[in-house]
Amino acid sequence: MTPTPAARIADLRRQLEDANYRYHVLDEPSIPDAEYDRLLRALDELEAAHPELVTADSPTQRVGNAPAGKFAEVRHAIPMLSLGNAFSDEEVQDFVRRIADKLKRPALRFSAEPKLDGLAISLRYENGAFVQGATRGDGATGEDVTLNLRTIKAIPLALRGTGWPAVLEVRGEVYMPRADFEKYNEHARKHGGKVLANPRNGAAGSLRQLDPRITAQRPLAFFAYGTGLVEGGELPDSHSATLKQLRGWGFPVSSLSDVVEGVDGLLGYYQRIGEARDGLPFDIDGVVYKLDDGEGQREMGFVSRAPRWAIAHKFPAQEQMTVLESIEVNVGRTGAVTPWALMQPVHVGGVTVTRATLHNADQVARLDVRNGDTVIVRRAGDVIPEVVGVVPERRPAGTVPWQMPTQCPVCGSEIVREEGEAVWRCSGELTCPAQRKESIIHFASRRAMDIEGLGERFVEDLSDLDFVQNVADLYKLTVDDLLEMKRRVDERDGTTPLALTKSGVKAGKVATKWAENLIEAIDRSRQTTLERFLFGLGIQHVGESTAKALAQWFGDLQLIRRLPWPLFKRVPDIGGEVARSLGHFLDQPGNQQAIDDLLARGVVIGDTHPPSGKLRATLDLATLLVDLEIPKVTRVRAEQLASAFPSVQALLDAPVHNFVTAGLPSDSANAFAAWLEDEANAQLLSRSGAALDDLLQLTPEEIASATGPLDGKTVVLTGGLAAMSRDEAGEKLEALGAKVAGSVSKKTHLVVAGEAAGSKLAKAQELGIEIWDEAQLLAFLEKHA
DNA sequence: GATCCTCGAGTTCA
DNA sequence: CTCGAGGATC
Repeated sequence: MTPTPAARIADLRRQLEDANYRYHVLDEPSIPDAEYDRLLRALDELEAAHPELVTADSPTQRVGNAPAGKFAEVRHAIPMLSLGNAFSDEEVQDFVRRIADKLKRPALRFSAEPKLDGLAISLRYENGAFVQGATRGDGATGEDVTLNLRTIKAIPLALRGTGWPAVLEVRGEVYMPRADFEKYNEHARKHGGKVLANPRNGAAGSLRQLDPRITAQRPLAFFAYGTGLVEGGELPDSHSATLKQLRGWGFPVSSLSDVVEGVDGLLGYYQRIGEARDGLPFDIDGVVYKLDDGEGQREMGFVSRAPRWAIAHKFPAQEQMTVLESIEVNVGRTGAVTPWALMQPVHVGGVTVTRATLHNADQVARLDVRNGDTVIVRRAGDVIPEVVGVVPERRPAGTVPWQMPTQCPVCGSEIVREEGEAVWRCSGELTCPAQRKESIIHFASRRAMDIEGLGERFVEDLSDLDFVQNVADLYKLTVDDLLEMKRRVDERDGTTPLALTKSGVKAGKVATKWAENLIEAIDRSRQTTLERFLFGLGIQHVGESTAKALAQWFGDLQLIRRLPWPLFKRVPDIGGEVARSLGHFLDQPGNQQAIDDLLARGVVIGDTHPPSGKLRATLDLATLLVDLEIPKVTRVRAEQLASAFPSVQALLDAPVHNFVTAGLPSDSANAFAAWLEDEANAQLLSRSGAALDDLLQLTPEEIASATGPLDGKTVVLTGGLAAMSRDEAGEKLEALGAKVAGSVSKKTHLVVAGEAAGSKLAKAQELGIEIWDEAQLLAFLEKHA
């Protein structure tokens, strides 16, 4: 008797799932790939003939074919935590000691496993069926990538065995095995497909494909390493037993997982895995230790967003050797000429590196790197490549030490160095195209005017083709200008313009949309704040925080524009150098013209307000005289002068001997008189006096800004927050009166530590500073909203 | 004048 | 993230 179609379908499915399980979970392939494909085709044909028998968990149903518009957000029922990091044996010892102290148990068992360099995900099973999968996202909310995850054969669509909870969330890592990654790229190179940068990015990029059919072609794999929500059932009360159970239910679990005891066990494991690292079929960046028993885990609990019972022990930053082809230089926004190394491509920590900064001429001299040297490259903080040193034995004969060029490679102006400074600068200022370009990029950047879509590449073209000479020109641009620019860029590069490859009106329309969007983004940026505007101007020494202070103290661009530089020193943290730099900028007619142009072309500063009340308190003649930095006129002398003369005008009119009668010793009096003889100084004093009077005229309607619960407190934010960005949190804290600083010192009153907080948190602990986790911060903000 | 904090500026790759 | 240097403080 022939079996019914339903029975044959069930049989094929069982065979296929079994083959999957043996291949991915047990790592013991049971049937050849060709046989697997044959069974799958047979099943597909049967199901096509009997559509009523198709179920969601059938092996044929892994690849959906309805590309979704975008990913939905998924809120994790239990947040996906991150782990604390250890980089040294000492830190591992500390970790173990903390647990031993708290649990009062000498012998501790740990579950240890390799830390895969992939993408963390969460899989949700209801009644044994895979229903949803999400990326980690920020830990609290991820993206729904269910359709893509279904295409990964290592992820079971239905749980095997019995006894699983009604709801089970499994956490693990999606990764791309090295060999498959190589094979995939080889194929892609031959057939003109997309070549992936490295396995990690390959895995991340594949999961974020909107079309699951593309994901299905990527060689992705999966390892489970933990669980999230569990309802209607129970898991074993130790990590190692849980992993074993997950394996039984059909999840691949790393066979390198092990249970070890005490610090020695952990360090031994670290060593073993470190030695095996290069031979492993996948990339890892360390190992993870977890306290094995559930009771101990619960007792240890969590610190901010990481468990106190687990830690990631990272391998040291990878170093590689390569050959330095040449030392080139870059010209920055301020004219700073920085050397960088152009090297033969080398793989370091997962990416191919060809360039690395050399910081400045002193650094090059310290390292004595020369063209043709074999150098050692490291990725500092696992991101930015740096040259750590040279291999002297490999130096070719006849090399000479590198020297800073004498002329700017872009504009030909002389490159000069200020006495005692480390940086060399191109003296071309705004005549140098490189400086102009960089200043426009800065102006458009997110933290300044935030012109969306106006990135480096664009500004480069706009600037090279002379569509934009300065920041004000951005607000003259039209859609037609942009299209014309694009046309000329295409012509220059010999690329075929998109509009010509397709015929008809439609293609033309598609090709103008970007220009319209960009013009719109430029338009949106017209509405801005004083802080952003000042920062955007790119004045030397005026960064974000100085711009913010200036905005708060003076409140009005027009006021700032006409103040002489000594008055800027009234603002806390602004001294002579910064004040002079700002004054110098405002003294340039070209800069004032550019500001006028910006305002004339519709830039609106929305938050103009009267000067801060704190400013008034510091406005007196004596302070002004000190701020003018007159030789031999100290605080004491300035006060004598201020009490003897009613006004600046009186000072200007007075003969020298009047300074003496005011009580000044003759050398001070003479120095002051000599200083005044310089017309520029006399004018500066006169202008400053007028500005002082001007400010004192202001009605005292503006008192020091309202007080908040954090008035006078210095707060430092570190690590990532789930509910908001660090910037947002900073703004909220500032609104409550706090000063938000960037680094921890003994002046810090409070540190807010988010997830994966690093050295700053450690320093805060060391200094005994109050530390909040995100929950405490949120509660506080809530209370004082 | 020395010392300690902070801020500014530049940086890589996808 | 890192270096250098400006500002505040003693």
